[in-house]
Amino acid sequence: MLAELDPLLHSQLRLGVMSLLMSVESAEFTFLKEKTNSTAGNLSVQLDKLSEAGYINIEKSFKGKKPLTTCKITKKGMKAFEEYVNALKQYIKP
Amino acid sequence: MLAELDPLLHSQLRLGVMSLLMSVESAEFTFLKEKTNSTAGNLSVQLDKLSEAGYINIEKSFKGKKPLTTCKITKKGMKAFEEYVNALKQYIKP
DNA sequence: ATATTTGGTTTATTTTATAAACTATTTTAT
DNA sequence: ATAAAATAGTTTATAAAATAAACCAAATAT
Repeated sequence: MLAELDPLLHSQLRLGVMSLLMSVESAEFTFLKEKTNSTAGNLSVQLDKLSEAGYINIEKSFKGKKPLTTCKITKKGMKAFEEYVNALKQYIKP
Repeated sequence: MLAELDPLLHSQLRLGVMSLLMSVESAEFTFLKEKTNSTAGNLSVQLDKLSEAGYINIEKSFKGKKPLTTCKITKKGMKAFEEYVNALKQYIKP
């Protein structure tokens, strides 16, 4: 029987965000938006979901006078990502 | 920029079906249902979508007097699966 | 004979993803 | 100085997907 895939991570945009956050200390909203090629609205929604699940931390501050949203993956998020990757390997193994 | 993930394949159930079909000559509905742990309704719908896309061939016959649905992956399906796996690697690479 | 199981399909409901519209502030151009 | 446009998002609406529930026909078991 095939393994379950964490539905929170099995979404192109959320997986992309998590993948990016796995390889950096932290990332700004605009950086994630560019790298994932998503709209601001969609990204905003999906970041909230990841945050709700405790997979990332979102910090809102200001860069000069512009709002600045900074995201960081959490321990829980890293673990979930790793588990997702392991489960996925079952599906894509040759 | 992260690659696009074929939305037809980026679904747990459809991906599971395609993954299974990649490694066998053909598979019966009931086999796929068990291996993917899906409901018949959901499987039926998703098989139709894969078939619509030309990723699989569905043959309906009878085993004795019971209906028998047999699925086979197509060339197009194999190519799509391989491309999906390649795109996905971008996301899960450490 | 009727109840249950098998092998599905169809339709309805819920959930997700995406897009569109909006807000607030800030630059940039005139 | 002021209007237009860009930045950095959020909220709400719409489209698409996944899932579940209801259904059907035939076969098997009680």
